[in-house]
Parts: sequence; C-alpha cells; structure tokens
Amino acid sequence: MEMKKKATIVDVAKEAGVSVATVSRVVNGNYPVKPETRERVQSAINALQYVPNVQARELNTRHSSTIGVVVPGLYNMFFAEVIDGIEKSMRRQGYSLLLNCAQNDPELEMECINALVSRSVSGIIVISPNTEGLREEFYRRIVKRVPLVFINGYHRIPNVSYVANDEALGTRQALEYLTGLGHKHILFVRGENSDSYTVKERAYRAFMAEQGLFNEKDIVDIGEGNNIDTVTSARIKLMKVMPELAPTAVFCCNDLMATGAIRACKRLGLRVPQDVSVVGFDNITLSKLVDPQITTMDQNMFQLGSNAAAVLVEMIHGGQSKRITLENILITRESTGPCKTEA
Amino acid sequence: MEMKKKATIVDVAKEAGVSVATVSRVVNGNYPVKPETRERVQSAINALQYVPNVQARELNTRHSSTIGVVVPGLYNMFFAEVIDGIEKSMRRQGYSLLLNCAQNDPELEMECINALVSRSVSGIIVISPNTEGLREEFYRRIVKRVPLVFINGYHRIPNVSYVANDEALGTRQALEYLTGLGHKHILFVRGENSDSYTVKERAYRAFMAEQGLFNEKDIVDIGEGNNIDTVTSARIKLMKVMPELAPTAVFCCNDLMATGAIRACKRLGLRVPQDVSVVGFDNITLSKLVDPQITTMDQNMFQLGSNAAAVLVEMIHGGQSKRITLENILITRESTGPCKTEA
DNA sequence: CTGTTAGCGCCTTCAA
DNA sequence: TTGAAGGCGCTAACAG
Repeated sequence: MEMKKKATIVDVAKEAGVSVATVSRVVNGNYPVKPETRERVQSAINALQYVPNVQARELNTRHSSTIGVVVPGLYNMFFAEVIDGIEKSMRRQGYSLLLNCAQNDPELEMECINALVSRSVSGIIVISPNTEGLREEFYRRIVKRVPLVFINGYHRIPNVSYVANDEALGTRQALEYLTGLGHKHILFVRGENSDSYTVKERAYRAFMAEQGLFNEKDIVDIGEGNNIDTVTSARIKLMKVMPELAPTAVFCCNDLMATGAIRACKRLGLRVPQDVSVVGFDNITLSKLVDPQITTMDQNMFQLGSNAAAVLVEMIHGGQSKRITLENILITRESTGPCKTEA
Repeated sequence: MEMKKKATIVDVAKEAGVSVATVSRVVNGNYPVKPETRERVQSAINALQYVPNVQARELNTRHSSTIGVVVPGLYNMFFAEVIDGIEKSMRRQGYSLLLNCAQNDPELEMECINALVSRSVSGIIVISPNTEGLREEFYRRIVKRVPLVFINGYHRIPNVSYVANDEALGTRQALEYLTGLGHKHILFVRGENSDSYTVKERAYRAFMAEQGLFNEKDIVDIGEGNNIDTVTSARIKLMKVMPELAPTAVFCCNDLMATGAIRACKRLGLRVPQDVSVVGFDNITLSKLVDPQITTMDQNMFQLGSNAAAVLVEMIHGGQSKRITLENILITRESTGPCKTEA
C-alpha cells in the first residue's frame, strides 16, 4: 500500500522560509533562535507532520541511541525477566532496545553481535554468554568497538563489564542448606553450553569434596538447559539415573530443571520432599506455581537487568568497565525437607 | 574507555587500491567483480575488520531493515513465545527487531509506537493492542506512515493487518466441551484492558444465553491479566467469590488465571477436577507444568508470531493489508472432568 | 568489469 | 540570530 512520503528538514525549511540550519536548531534546541522564527518553524513542522530521521542524525553524530541485547532464548522466564529490567531502565534514559535470540548457539551468538555492531548500537548486553574457546578472541575484538556488558558471564575479558549473581556462593549456600538438612547424597543437575553451569559445578565439586561426599557419577548433564524441552529432558534423564543413584536430594542449575526433577520423582513414585529434596536456581515465577513449590536461589532478575543497563550507560558515556556482583538469597519453599534416613 | 575508530568503506578502498564502488559491490554482491579484485577487497576488509555502517546504507536506500514489536510485557510467557516466532522468521529475512514493553499502559503503548516511527522502522507488530477510545484515531494516523500488524487485535482499522486466533470460536469450543461434560454452572474469569477478554466474554455470554445458563454474576474480572501478580490476584479474587457462587467449572481467559484458579480451589479444599473443572487459554508451557496439568485452548503462539512476521514483510514490500485467522485446538489435560452431580 | 560522482537527511562549523 | 556549505558512510546511476 501507498505510504505517505515523509517530510524532510528541507521541506520544513522551505515551508517556514528559513534555512535547514535554523530548523535543525529549533528541533534540537541547542542554539538560540528568535522566538518568532522558532514559532514559524514549529507550525511548519506541525503542518507537515515532520519527524526527524533518526538514521540521518545518527549517521552524522556517529552515535546511536539504541543498544543491543542478546539472549539465548525467551523460553526460560529468567531471560524475560532480565530483559524486563533492562528495558524499563533503558527506556527511562531514552534508549531503545534491539533484541536478538541466539538460541544457545555460539555461532549464532556471534552473528547476532556482528549484526548489532553493524547497526552501530552504542552498547551491547549479553545474557549468559558463551565465552569458551574461540569466542574469547571474538569478544576481545568486539569490545574494542562497542561497550559490552555480560550478565552472568564468567570468562574474564579485559574492558568488558560484568553484572552477575555470585552463583558459586549461591550454589554453596544451597548445598549447605541441604547438608544441614542431613542430606549426604546430592545429585548435581546441569545443562550444556553455558558458563553458569560450569561455575556451579565447580562450586559443587569443591563443597562436596570438602565434605568427603563427592562422587563423579552424581553430576548429570541434561543437554540444552533453556528451551521449551528442558523440563522434559531433565525429567527423562533423571528418571533414567535416579533409580540407580538413589540420591536423597537433587540440586538443579535452574528452575526448569528442578521442575523436571520433581516430575521425575513423581513418576518414579518418590515423594518430594519426603523421599527426595529438590532445590532449583533462579526463582522464576514458575518455581512457586508448581506443586510442590520449589525451594530455590533467587537471582533477582530484574535487578540483574537494571544494573546491567546502568553500567552500560556509564560505559557509553566513557566510564571504565567494572564488575558488579549481587548476592543470592535462598527462598525456602516446599520441595525440600530433612533427610529421611536422619528423621 | 577508548573505542577504536571504525574503518569505513573509503579505508577499505584505499587499502585495496580500488574505488569505493567496487568495495560496495563485493560487500553487497550485486554486481560482477573480477575474482582477483574481489579477493583483494576481501582481504582488505578482513585486515581492517570492516563492518558496513547500516545507518548510512539505510539512509540512502531509504528503507530500514528493522521492525518494531510492542508487547504489554514479558511476564506472561504467551508474549515471549510469540516474540520468539517473530524473531526467528524475521531474522531469516534479515530484519532486526526493536522491542518495546508497553506495560499494559495505553499511553505508553502510543509513546512506544511514536518512538518506533521516528526510528523509521519499516513495520510494526503490536501484540494485544489497546485500541479502544482515542487510540483508534492514533492508529489511523500511524498506519499512513508505516505498515502495521496487530496480533489478537479486534478493533478494525483500515489498512492494518490482523493475525489472530479465533478466540471467540475457541471460547465456544471450550465451553461446549465443558457442557458436554455435564457442567451447567461455569464461571468466566477475565482481566482488564485487552480486547481479547472482551471478545471472549461476548462469546461466553452468547453461548451461555443460548443454553439458558447465563448469570451475570458468573463473570469475574481479576484486574491486570498479564503481569507478575496475575496468578495471585486471580487466586485471591476467586477464593472470595467461589464459595458463594459454587460453580462446577471455571473458564479462564488465560493460563495464568487458570493457574490462579487451581490454587484457589486447592486452598478452598476443592479438588480439581473432581469437584471443579478448570480450563485455561493459550497453552503456555506453564500449563503442563502445574499440577494438575491444565486443559487449555492452544493458541500456537509461535505460528501467531511467524504469520505476523510474514504478513508484515508482505506489506513492507507493498502488499495489501489482510487478515489471517488461525484456529485453536483444545488440549485436554488433567484439570477437567465430568461434572460431579452428573456422575 | 571498474571508477566517478551525486546525493540520502541531518548537524555543525564558519561567516555574515 | 541566521545562512551557506561541507561532510557522516554508503549506494546507484553513468561513464569509461
């Protein structure tokens, strides 16, 4: 269908009988303009419904007011909530947000970022980045061109800012809570392709080793950890391994997996928490909607997002990179209880 | 911190010893270039890490490759899943996606759209728009400047495209299913501020009236229907009205509300589905993760999104506006069963 | 096949 | 206080 051709600054200038420079001045309000000419320009603007062309402006000021956000996907509410935090605080500052879903595919993640760079966004936030291997070199290069903030990224790269929960500490706290309940055999459930899992696994290994409770077999990887099938794949995997392993508790790297764990228990005829305790991570809204409600480490996603936004804006204005670490809080709900054999 | 100045097409041309036109040609691959010069240009590009400036390109081709998406919020997974559908198919076509959350606030919704227009996005998709009252005039004006697609929008505006599920039909089907199970007293649970609810309510009224089963009191509005508190507010509201109304079934306008309904039943000591049946709408992943799993009308959010994307692209290329209606499928799960008094 | 050149719409010195 | 003019980085005729 026919679109009305948009009026340009030239049209407005002609209409008002002034130069384009003058129009530019009243639009941006950055230089003095005589009140009456200003008024003349204003009415020309209204008459033509003139809307400045952002591309042109940004082309010649060489900076854009949009930022890029890259997430693995939207299926895990974790990301949706973080984005919400970013969006709300960015909007307040006048930035718009270009969203890219990398589908947990490292290749695609890089593509997305390249696309963002070529759109000359003025900054990029990557949630749960994939920074292993080659990617490090890639990010080192990117950060030379545009400010970068990682949310829950662990691989340190110079000049990148980090906003994260202390997931290692959070893991330890959860584990301490579980051992405090008398549990000695605790499964560790993780996914693939995210530094978060690795950090948590490391914390798990350390803690369990300290307690003399570590067993390699207790670490189970369910594959993709953030998509529409995660709950199911966690359930299936756990139904396979739990009968043999017979743990009294299960620590899951996120609430989706925890949900799967609970379903696995139900199908296996195990009661939660009487027969086995389950703890999750994130505290997405889902975690209090399933039955039993999940005991989980809260990541306060909204704060994660708004902090990242704040740091990014600082960097855009020339600030140094920095690291912000938030602390997790354990939300005790119904999925955990004292170890049976102790009771 | 210092950002490395980006190489421009001129730098590449100089480096490769060719003209900018040639560089442009190899970058865009739209005109023949001798293989060896192409190669020379390529290596110059790599050497300088040249990334084309999208703003500049779009400025002179006069069309942008980004589209805008406006949603009420991300807390209801419904929106996240629709966005996923949009994103995936838009990416394939080379478009990026500017995301705005209007927080179910009609004013903010208009602001978002204005911002999008001034960024000269080449099209806008609005999910569950708020089109009552003044807003109609607003949208009529917008659609003169940029192609517009509404997902699940019901207020007809000329030249706007619509992609929707037949929510009225879906409602009727769900209701027929319930009456088929012997239910005669069915509550209708809705939220505020969205045309979807109104459409469903109309279908409910019509159907129940036909059956001689309608009662004004059976319509309950729980307020905001898509945010983080929806489950809770639905639960609270229903715990208040259910004891008096004593329905044998509850129809909810979305799965969040259905989840709230189930929780309300539990707290009231009513078993689902033995004492009361609950049906939801949308079929978000949550609906099969709660206990009991929710019987719900599937909206196939992914298709909603990808269809909207397809239509928008058509319109961008000059196509006429159109309406696409998808049909819902009832997903029967555990939250519904035969009416007790019939059994 | 390749180079030259004229803009795209806007901002910003520099003069007036 | 205002206007003229030179780009920003790139594409697309138009010549060669």
